[in-house]
Amino acid sequence: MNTISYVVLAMLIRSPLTGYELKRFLNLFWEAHHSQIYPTLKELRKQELIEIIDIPDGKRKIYDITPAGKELVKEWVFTKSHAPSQKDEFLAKVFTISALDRDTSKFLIMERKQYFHEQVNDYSKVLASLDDLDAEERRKNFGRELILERKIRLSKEELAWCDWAEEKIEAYFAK
Amino acid sequence: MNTISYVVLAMLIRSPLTGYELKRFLNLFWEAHHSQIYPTLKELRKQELIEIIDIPDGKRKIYDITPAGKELVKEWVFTKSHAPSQKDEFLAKVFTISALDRDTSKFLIMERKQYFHEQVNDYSKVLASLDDLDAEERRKNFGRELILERKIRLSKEELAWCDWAEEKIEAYFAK
DNA sequence: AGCGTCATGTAAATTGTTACATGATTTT
DNA sequence: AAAATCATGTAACAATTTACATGACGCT
Repeated sequence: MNTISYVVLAMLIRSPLTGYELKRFLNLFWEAHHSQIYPTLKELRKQELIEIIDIPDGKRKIYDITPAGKELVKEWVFTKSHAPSQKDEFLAKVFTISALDRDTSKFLIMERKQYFHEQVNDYSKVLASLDDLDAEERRKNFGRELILERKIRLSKEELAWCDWAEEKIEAYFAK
Repeated sequence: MNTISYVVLAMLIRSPLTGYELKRFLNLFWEAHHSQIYPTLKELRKQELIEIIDIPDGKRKIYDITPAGKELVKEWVFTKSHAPSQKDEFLAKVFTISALDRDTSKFLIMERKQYFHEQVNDYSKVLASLDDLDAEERRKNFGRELILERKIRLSKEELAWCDWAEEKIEAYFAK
């Protein structure tokens, strides 16, 4: 059991999902391609931690977590989490700003802003859509709601940093 | 040339560094172990994008970027950056909160707060230490300063989210 | 004397990405 | 009619981590 296995397992706590849907949920905080998800699901099924509860149209397989899977998740929750890991190419570029010019630096920040504006828009829509759910569904989505709110807050903070950085850059190249 | 190679190259724009120091700079925004850094440095040297300018005590090798390396960095800056990637095990655990109890949920958040408190403390000290540098050194560290400020801001936002989440969790389990 | 940090490197094992494959359904 | 999205899966390749190896230096 590696970390991705636990993460996949955790996604099925909220409700049964297809591999495709599961990937979308998990991509909120964990980067993984479908070519990693499907073999992981296969393996988890082999270990009887998840099961296929339906194949509605011959292709889509709906997975659900088994009681054994739920047990494992509850144990995993108490293990020390790995520190969040990040890889951010943009920041490596920012590191080189003292060797760049004003326009290149501002171009970098502009692109960054665009990216996080989209993030805020996209995830705000998803979060807003939770309001349409009935009380029970809403309750099931509580963890997801917390994570979505975090994503939006952090994206807004990234935007705030961009604004601050723009001014700093302006001052840096003015001198 | 993969992304880690560019990231390593970028670190040497500010000043010459040993592999060990370089890793510490880069870990601000890019997770990589020393077992990945040293072979990368070896390969970049083979391609004459970096060079060893000193071995002060027989073991530490001080690397500097070559003019060819600088050229490459300047080209790379204009390429479209990969979206920042993250892997955050804690958030997978938060996803399962609807299947946990109040105390377990609050314990998770508490641990998270501890982590980001440390981050804020550690990086604030590093940022503050930049004040002691002379004007020229300060200028060279401009990119680093921007990145440190971002790290601190985002860590504080993580803490703010934790506070918000704690209240939400309280309300969730009160019902 | 033991621990933590500094410091560099390689090899084996694991993880993750890109490319290959296929096909339905929906939107423009 | 073409493009995008939904949908699943495998194979080859590349990146990354863990373990193996070694040793200095400063602190308690």
